[in-house]
Amino acid sequence: MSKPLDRMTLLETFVRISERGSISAAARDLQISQASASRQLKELEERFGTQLIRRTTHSLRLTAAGHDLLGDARALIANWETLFEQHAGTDGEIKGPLKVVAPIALGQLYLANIALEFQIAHPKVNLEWHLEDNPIRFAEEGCDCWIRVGPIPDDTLIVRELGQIERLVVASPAYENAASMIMPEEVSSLPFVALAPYEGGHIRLYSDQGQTFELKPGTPVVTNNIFSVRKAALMGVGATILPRWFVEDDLNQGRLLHVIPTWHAPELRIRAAFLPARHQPKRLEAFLDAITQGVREIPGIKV
Amino acid sequence: MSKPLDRMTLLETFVRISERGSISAAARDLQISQASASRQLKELEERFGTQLIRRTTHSLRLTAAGHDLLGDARALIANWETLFEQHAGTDGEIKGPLKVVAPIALGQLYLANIALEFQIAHPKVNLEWHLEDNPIRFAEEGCDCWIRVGPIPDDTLIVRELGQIERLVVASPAYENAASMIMPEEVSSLPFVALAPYEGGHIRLYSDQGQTFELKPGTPVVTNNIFSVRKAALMGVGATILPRWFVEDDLNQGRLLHVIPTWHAPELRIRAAFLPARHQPKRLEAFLDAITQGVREIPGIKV
DNA sequence: AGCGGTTACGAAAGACGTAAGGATG
DNA sequence: CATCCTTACGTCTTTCGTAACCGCT
Repeated sequence: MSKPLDRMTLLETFVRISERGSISAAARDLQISQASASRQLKELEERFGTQLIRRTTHSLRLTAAGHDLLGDARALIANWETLFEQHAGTDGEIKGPLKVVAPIALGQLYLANIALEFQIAHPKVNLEWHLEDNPIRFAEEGCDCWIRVGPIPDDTLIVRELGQIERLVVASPAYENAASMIMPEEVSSLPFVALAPYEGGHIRLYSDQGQTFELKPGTPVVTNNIFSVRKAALMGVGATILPRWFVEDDLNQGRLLHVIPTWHAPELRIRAAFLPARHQPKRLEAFLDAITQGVREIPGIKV
Repeated sequence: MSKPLDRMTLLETFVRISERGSISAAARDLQISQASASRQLKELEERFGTQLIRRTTHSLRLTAAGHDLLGDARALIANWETLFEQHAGTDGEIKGPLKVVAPIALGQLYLANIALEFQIAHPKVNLEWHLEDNPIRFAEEGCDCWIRVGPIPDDTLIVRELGQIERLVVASPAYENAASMIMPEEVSSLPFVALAPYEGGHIRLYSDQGQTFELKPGTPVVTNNIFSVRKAALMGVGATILPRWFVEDDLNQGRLLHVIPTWHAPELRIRAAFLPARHQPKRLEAFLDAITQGVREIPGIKV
């Protein structure tokens, strides 16, 4: 007499269709006939009174409304799954898919270890490990956890502070006078390699005693790739600012010099973000614990 | 071959049964046969593999599992409703039920105006206005917005700061020397009336210049009721600390004196709390706007 | 006895898959 | 013309209400 057809299922089908870009592919995934998938999408559109996906016979495209819905639908489905995990008399086992997005360099060099050890400790977790420095569309992409250095430009997310990243002024030992530098003014004489998102025209430095100094170096090279910054520094293109975790080895091996060691650039904040909800899935809680713990062991990251 | 019966409906029925304490009453509410309601509850229990409600033929009682589920179920249902409101091609009208819990005294004297004007401005909103000073079980009670002075002891909620409540030392003009008091030491000579949750054995006072003073008065009366504190102060039982909004009239009318006016007790924080979610219902967004705005107009509340 | 919850049964509604039809690259 | 979405149709599942049954107060 009213409206059967599970609402949550309707959303799940819609999400699957959106991400596969095809009704038939989604139907195959969901083990239903392609006619069923088509009908479910239609039904959802009727209930919302809006077209969600524009079909052009051989290609699908989300409408604006569909686009908007996608993130919310994913979040709601995740909420249901968490609720079910929490209340269905399960054995509290940690399992299921977990999509994590992390910064590229830190992800490669340090976080991957943490994440992979986590996966080994919880073999039933299906880890999807994406490295990406740029902002993402968290909910739309079906992400579970986003680790980022710098701001989280999405106010629909919950943000957890993980630590502060110490950053040093470094330069190639080829700069013979660099080793003896003590005051930031002296650094101004060196050419500078800038990492695009963090350093603009001027760079503020802080001393251990809390003094500040505005550095306005020439920047012959600007790049958004931290590996290139390091390479440039190693090759002696100029001085630069890099996180301690990234240059710790270079400093120990003498490939780079820590210039004006009593001064440093502002710390960057590393954070984890995830969807707002009353409870997070167990696998996410566990992963956040592992990351929070693991980050403490990275050189130059303080809580 | 599959399992229809809308999951969300199952939860809705469960919540309705829980709050009515009766399957037949819930069935009436939901316009389904009582047999249906009974079956749906059974179905939900089977899916979760747990008994949620213990039936003793003539009375229902939530099991522990049922109790736990109730809050989460309510939150999930609210999420669905918000999603539907946002994406169903509605006209963006502000309507629907809105349950607000607010502190008793502030709620009576100031917030009621704000809330009632809000309701008049949005007649389709069904406002449920509860005044309660003690902590509540937010989600279990089906609350939408909790306004509280002091901490929000529920870390599953999102908290928004609304302002700081200025508090003054006041006393009856019957204390003839009170009017001339300037330094907190002098106040120690007066008996003190304490408001239970906020003032313990000692009270820290701050001067406008940032000095602090630890007041350790005798407290012949301790009460948890702010109206009684005021009454006691008016009757000359002793000095006390009260929020400016509560005594503004008394001060203007000369019924109370503002003692040592360059000193004050620590501000209390007033906050609004609500369920975590990607989006809040329009009626809640609008209500929060109204409250945030309205609170600014209350004497002695600063952002 | 009366009220409330559960279970059985027949009827009605709805969702599924198959298959045919239509549009596009 | 091959692919993919939509629609029509017949079947089967599922859910509903009615009603009988059972247990408390």
